[in-house]
Amino acid sequence: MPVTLQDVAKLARVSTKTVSRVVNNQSEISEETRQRVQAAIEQLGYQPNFLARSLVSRRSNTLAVVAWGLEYYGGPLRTVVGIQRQADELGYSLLLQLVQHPSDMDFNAVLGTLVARQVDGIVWAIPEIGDNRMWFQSKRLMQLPPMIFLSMQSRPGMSVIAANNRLGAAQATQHLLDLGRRKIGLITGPLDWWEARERRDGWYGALMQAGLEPLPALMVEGDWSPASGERGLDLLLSRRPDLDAVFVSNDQMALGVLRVAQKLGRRVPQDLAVVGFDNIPESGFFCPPLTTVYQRMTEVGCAAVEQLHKIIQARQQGREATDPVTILLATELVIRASSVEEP
Amino acid sequence: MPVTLQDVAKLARVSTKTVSRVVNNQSEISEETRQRVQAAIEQLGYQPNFLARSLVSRRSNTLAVVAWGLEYYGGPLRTVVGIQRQADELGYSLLLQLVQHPSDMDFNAVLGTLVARQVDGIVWAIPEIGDNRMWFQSKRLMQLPPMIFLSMQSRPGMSVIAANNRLGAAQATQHLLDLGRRKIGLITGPLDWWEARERRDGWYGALMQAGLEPLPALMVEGDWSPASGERGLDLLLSRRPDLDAVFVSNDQMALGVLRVAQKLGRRVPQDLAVVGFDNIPESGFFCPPLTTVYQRMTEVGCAAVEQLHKIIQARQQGREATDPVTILLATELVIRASSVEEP
DNA sequence: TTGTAGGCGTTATCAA
DNA sequence: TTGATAACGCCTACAA
Repeated sequence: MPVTLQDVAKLARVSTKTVSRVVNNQSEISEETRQRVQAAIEQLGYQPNFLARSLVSRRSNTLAVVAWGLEYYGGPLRTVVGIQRQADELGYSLLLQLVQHPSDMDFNAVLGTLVARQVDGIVWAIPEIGDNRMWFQSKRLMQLPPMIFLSMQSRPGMSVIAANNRLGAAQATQHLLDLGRRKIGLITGPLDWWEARERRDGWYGALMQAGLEPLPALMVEGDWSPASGERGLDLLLSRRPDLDAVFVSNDQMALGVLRVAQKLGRRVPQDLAVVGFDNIPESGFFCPPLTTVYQRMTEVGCAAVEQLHKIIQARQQGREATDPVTILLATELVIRASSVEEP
Repeated sequence: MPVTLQDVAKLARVSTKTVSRVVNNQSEISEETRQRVQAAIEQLGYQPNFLARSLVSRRSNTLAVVAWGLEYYGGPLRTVVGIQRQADELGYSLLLQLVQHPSDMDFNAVLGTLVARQVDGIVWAIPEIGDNRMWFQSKRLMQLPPMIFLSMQSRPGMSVIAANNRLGAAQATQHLLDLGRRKIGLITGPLDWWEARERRDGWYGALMQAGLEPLPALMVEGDWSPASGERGLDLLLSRRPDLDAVFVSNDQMALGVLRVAQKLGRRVPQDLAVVGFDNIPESGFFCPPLTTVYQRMTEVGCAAVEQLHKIIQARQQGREATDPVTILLATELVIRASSVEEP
């Protein structure tokens, strides 16, 4: 039923190879036959079959994205958008593989499918949580298509791209310090997340550098949810009633913080300055609008595909070894009314 | 380099067909050879090649999702999550195709790619805006793999799945009526969106049914953004200072509405009851928490894949004609403090 | 400039 | 129960 090269060839009274040449814009063809073939193609509505092409050319022009947590907005979602944009640019299609749980999942099964489908490369966009990177320690990486890992600790032999979480957190904390705040609390994400630890370390470093002590009492662990932000601020204030600022590790928790502050009659930013992380679209409309750290996850996605493309090209041309890279993209502080009265 | 059926066959001293039988769990094979082949498979680490399999079986076990606006959270994102879940269930992989613009895009190019890649079915998850469905009016649909359209006007010959936007808006409005509100404003989405019109119609119908007149002055058109929600409420109040409730067509605009209300000193919900649409994760933490309409977009995604699967199976078994369906999933009102003091 | 033959890795047919 | 052999649709050598 579907039209094949053969059909076109028959209609145009040429060989399949000739049609192939026309389709692939290869030179060495007379303008006349070219026209004739083109006409036949259009008449029949011929569409080349990618599967057959991939089979013989040993390239599927497909990249896989393994991700989790799209529904939590922050990172993964914007990353996927960036990945798609760059993939389009370079002529790849995207095989999306969302997983239900970020840690205890069957990597073997997922990777098996991707390998079976002959993807040219894989973007691993699952956050590093606990030891869910252990699997890759083994040398199996060699047997897989090229992979790029997003948002994880840099490791030898693996290419990693991420936003500079630590720098971002330091920026946020420094901003609060510059405003004259001295009792700066921290609400972290779950500390088995690499990103949460990095943000904590940024806060920690900034305080140290300012000659202040990052006391444990100033720190509370949240779980990224608004509710945990509420609990977090409650706890912090009960420990340190004189708290004058808080860096919250994502915007959703910051939303909870703002709620509690209002409920308790602490004015933001006069009594309590608040800075979040992520810059989700709503954050500019919180009460008050939230100062936050913007991480360009879209660009992380783009960079991932670019890297992957380089590696794929290199491998195909026989140049086997491409050195793994680690790229940390700078973050940007978006200053709004939750930290400065007149931003 | 990669291990093929042949390699396994050679090692196990059987024919390729026999190996194929083992791999595909076909019966009619002696336990002895079966064991031998299995051993060879494991020894070599054989992985079947999906491309080759698809080529000959004329099934790629791949579904395409064409979507736009993942970054706006509301519908598309959760839909994709649902699609993925059901696709996993049924053994399909997902080819994701995000487009940059929802209306003026080159459908031909997108569909061409998908056809070339031999996808078994397509979920069209781009919102209906203006006349961006025109393309499909032509009979070309017949030449394409089975398609399901999400969130659009029901049309003959096309399968459509959506949340019941009109019902949801009516629920929201009825809720406000039940609370005794009588001057109920509306902030719509862009009216060239089908979903925006449906929500407007729901509001309209509920007011009519209550014997109230849905005056044009009660209606303002927004663009889904928080900023447009702010402008919307400003405008409504300038026209009708006695407004006592407003139904806002999405949560993001509702966020803007809440901000303006607070700025103007209108107490929510005492002076002004507010209901949104979408139930984004943050909405429970707005000030005050937002009453809103929850549309189960995840289930819409699941249903889409289920339908697609049915059609694909039918086609493959020769039963060509499967009647197009239209499915509208019920919405659910989530009552919070923006409409009721003690929810 | 064009055509022929063979192969990519798998499944299906039909005979042994 | 098994095995040759021919597809599937395309591309690449190599000839013509």
